[in-house]
Amino acid sequence: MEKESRKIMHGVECCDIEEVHADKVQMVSEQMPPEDRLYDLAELFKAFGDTTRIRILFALFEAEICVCDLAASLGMTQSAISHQLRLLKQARLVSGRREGKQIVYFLADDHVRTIIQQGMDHIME
Amino acid sequence: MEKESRKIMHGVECCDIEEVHADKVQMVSEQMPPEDRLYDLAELFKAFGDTTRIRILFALFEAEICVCDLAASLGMTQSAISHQLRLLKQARLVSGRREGKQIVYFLADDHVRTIIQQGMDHIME
DNA sequence: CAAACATATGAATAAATGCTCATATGATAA
DNA sequence: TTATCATATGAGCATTTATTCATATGTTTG
Repeated sequence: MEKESRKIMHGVECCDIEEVHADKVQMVSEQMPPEDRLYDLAELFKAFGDTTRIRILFALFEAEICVCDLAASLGMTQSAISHQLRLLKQARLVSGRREGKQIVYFLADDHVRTIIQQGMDHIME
Repeated sequence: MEKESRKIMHGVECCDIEEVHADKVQMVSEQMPPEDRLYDLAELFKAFGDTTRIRILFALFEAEICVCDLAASLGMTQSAISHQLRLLKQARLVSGRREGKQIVYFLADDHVRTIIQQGMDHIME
């Protein structure tokens, strides 16, 4: 996922109506959340922005599942699943606990279901 | 944003417990939404997965704004904003209407606010 | 009409991403 | 302990992505 350290934007050359709509420009910058919050938000949604990760999350809607069964369920390699689980853990969307030889993954909290449900509502119009 | 036409996965070599947890594997595939729905969902969340687009959405929380004012507000070029607006339109998160020389953008519906609010709740723990 | 303005878009580029392969880590079983 | 199993991870590659620059489209004004 993007590291988002893109070089700071320059060249704010634009049309001449800045003064006309200065009120809006002002209001926007007043209400804009701080940079690190915006960054965290974007990172969170990036975690949902891939079909493999979405499938993993749907799988975990049903049950707690080990890496190996996830790989089998989704028809992908253990390595691919494991890499994606790392990203989902970083976004705190899933957690895992060891059970003997295996590590069982589960949804970290209820926001995951809510966000996906809202997304579903949106694409279903 | 990813075209997501990645070659179909192969090599389902995995551990030997597939049979052990066959019930889970089965349940997962029964409940998994169809491929095109998963794709649309991932594409939707990708649209939220970039700080520039998140900033545009926050800006539009406050008011309907033309491209030029958006560029001024965010300190970015008109071109960069316009490219991102195209993606947001494709995801049906924003719409625009012409008003004289300008095109004024606004949030397409209320899911946008809800989804971002849920995301905020999640990162705020 | 032409000139000026606001927005859109194509090409190019640097950076990020997802998968594969090989290998490492860490737990259990013999 | 050593062997085996389940998971994690680093490197490499092909693809995707966000921005810039230059230019095109479309509207209004003179």
